[in-house]
Amino acid sequence: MKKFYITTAIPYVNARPHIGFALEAVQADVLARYRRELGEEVFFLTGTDENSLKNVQAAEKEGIGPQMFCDRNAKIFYDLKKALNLSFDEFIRTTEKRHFLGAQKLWSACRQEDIYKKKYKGLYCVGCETFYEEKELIQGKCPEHQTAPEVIEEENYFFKLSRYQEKLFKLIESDEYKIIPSTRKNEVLSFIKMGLKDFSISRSKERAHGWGVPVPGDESQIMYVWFDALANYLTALDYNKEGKLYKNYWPADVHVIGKGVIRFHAVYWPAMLLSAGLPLPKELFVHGYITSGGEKMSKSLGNVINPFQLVEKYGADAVRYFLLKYVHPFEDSDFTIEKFEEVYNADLANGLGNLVSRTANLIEKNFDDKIDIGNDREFNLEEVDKSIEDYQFNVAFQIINHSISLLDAYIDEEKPWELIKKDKDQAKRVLSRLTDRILIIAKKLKPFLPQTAEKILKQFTARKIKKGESLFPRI
RNA sequence: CGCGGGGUAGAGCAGUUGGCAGCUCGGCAGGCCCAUAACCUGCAGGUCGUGGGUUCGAGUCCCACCCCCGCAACCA
Repeated sequence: MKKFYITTAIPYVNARPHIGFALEAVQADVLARYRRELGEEVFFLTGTDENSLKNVQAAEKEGIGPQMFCDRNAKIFYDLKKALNLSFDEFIRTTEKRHFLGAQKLWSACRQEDIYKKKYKGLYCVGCETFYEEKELIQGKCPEHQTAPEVIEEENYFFKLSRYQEKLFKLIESDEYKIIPSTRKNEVLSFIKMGLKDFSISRSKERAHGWGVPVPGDESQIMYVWFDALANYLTALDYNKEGKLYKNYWPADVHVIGKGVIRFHAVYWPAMLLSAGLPLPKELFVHGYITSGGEKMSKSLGNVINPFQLVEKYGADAVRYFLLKYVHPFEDSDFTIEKFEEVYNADLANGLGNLVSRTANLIEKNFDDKIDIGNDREFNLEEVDKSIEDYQFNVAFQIINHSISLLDAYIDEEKPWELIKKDKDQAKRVLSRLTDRILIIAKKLKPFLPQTAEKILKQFTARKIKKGESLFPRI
């Protein structure tokens, strides 16, 4: 059986999940559900990145321990599963033991010559607990704390990224490691062409507050968060034991990520894998960002969109619908509640919901016996599959919505409410055809709007078709 | 000379390989009355940021410029 391993990036837990991560999770979910429908053996992974110093700092502010802080916040991310009806098979947290062991194993598996010690000197702000580049400073001072950073020197491990420059270029250019869309691929290629520098992959235990994955064989050092975070794609498969999951699913078929973390996934990650002698993932799908009212979402602007609130008010499928149809799969898109409600009414209530409603009502009122489902060969929505495979979720819905509109026109043309009085057989044929096509639409909707698809399938395959409640009540 | 994205109807957006400019909302005029005041048909509205170029043909490819917005090596 063909396997399909798909992942999302793992978000930091120091902030609540926002609509942007919901987008990523839903996109990945559609791909996972689609593959399952095809009969493939799917493993869909998500999780949380918890070894960041930011978490330690955030925990301190709240006066609780970092582990407790992570436990509490990771749960909120896990709860997206229920809220958005996600179908992930596994949820990895990077504070788990299997992750520590796996990350250390990956470190040790890297070519010895690729990891070396070097003194690092930099401008360090004690308040932020982070290094700054000279040009990031404002008049020589930390932009956050308005204090002059200290020059500190520390010995860290470095990864010989420079060694992989040409190899990476070829792998990406040839699509052996395929980056989608092509604009992102070009971006990465031009970045690689500018020259890759070795990068630091550890920090002192002291500076990390002892939080994170210890470097194997050197207790004084903690792994750089990205080194361990990227390893999650392996460690969640029990890479440390090279267990069944690992053997079955690695390499990943698709990593779904946001544009902000592209370099780590397109450059660092494959280089680390090459160094460790492991197979590379096949595809990297990079989505855009969601702006809120034309601006970047930020706490200070107070325009962060909370997916839980949306789901509570409008339902999981309505949120999924917006993310898939009105967020461009590859580019930044804007979210406003006004637009959300507009498309909810136009497409879900007036479109899909109303079509289902009027059809079911005509059948319920006029036919007690079962409606035969015809064999409609002219009506197939095969282009929808192609769109999913190309990550064009918006196009998939263009096709589906168009078909809904055609069915509405078909009803108006045939006027089944009149036919029932004149020619009941013909009325039945019309409604049978409608039922048939609605069922085909519902099947195509399964990966996108799983709850709605299920409701429609149940409704129209029941012995007695009933109108029932509205799928999407108008707002 | 750092990298990238955008500028398409009143508003918001889509336009994959160059081939009669589309969608949603809004406006106008009809139709229908099965349906969630929903549905269907038609009309009005665009010099596709500006100026050049390639081509039988450019929103789409090339060059220059103007305006907006991200990123710049721990952002989904």
